[in-house]
Amino acid sequence: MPELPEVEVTRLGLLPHVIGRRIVDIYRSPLALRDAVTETDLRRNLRGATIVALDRRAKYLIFRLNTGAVLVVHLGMTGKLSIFEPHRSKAKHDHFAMRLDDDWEVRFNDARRFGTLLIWPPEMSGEEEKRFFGSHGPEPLESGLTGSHLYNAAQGKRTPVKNFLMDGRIVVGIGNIYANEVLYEARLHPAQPVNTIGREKWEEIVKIIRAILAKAIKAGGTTISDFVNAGGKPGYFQVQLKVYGKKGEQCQTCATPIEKKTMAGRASFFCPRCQRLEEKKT
DNA sequence: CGGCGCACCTGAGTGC
DNA sequence: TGCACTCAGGTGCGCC
Repeated sequence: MPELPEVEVTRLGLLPHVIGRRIVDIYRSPLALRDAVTETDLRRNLRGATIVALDRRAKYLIFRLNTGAVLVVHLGMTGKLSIFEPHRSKAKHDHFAMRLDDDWEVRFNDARRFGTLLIWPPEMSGEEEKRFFGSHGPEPLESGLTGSHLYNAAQGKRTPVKNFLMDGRIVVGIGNIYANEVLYEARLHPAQPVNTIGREKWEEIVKIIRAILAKAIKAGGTTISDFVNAGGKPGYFQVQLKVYGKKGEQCQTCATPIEKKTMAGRASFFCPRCQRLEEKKT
């Protein structure tokens, strides 16, 4: 479910409930997630520790503890991380929970179990974090993402622009939905080879990425007041999507029916008239 | 090394 | 109502 804006909204929703709180106990279901972290490791590193910060890098949520230990949560495709008032009964697919010293609970619910939990103990958390995020590209909403960065990374490659934008080594946080939306706004065909795209076009792409993600976060922000007990479902639905999932519907610019094509195993939606493959894109 | 296909899972939706 | 089948927004691995 979550792309970067949903993860960021989750972070903002949790923040006021967890900072300064001590973790009293944890729960872990017996079912495997995409990791091999044991319940013992989780308990050993989390119980009794106080949450001092909650950060985000790419689509990972990073809980920093006063002991120096770090808990990393990735929501996968169906994961939700949310805060519950005391003594709420567990739901189906709750796989991890932290009870805080005010008896509120942070819960991780993930039907498809594509989510990830990582624990980095105090003595190695700095190194592990560096190693883990070392190959990740810049954050789309920070200064590291520039037109030049994308232009330089694209030289010598004929990768389709959609795959390129979804490649976390190039830039993090752009999933399938927003890749489709960005390319529509940029009037680029998803299969346009990246080495045919000029510097100015990359500058424009960066502006579009920022605008779309920021808008989605803002839309999600309006739902934060409903965040408690809401299963961590941020305001994803409020974002006006223009092409994603719109196969057969009229393009909002030219009324041509939106097409759907599978690229690198992922659904791609585009307007065949507004988003033409071309020799050069400047 | 780059790029692709696939595997990891459950649930929702569709067509018969 | 049920069954078979397809598809889903992420990521990392193995293989070419």
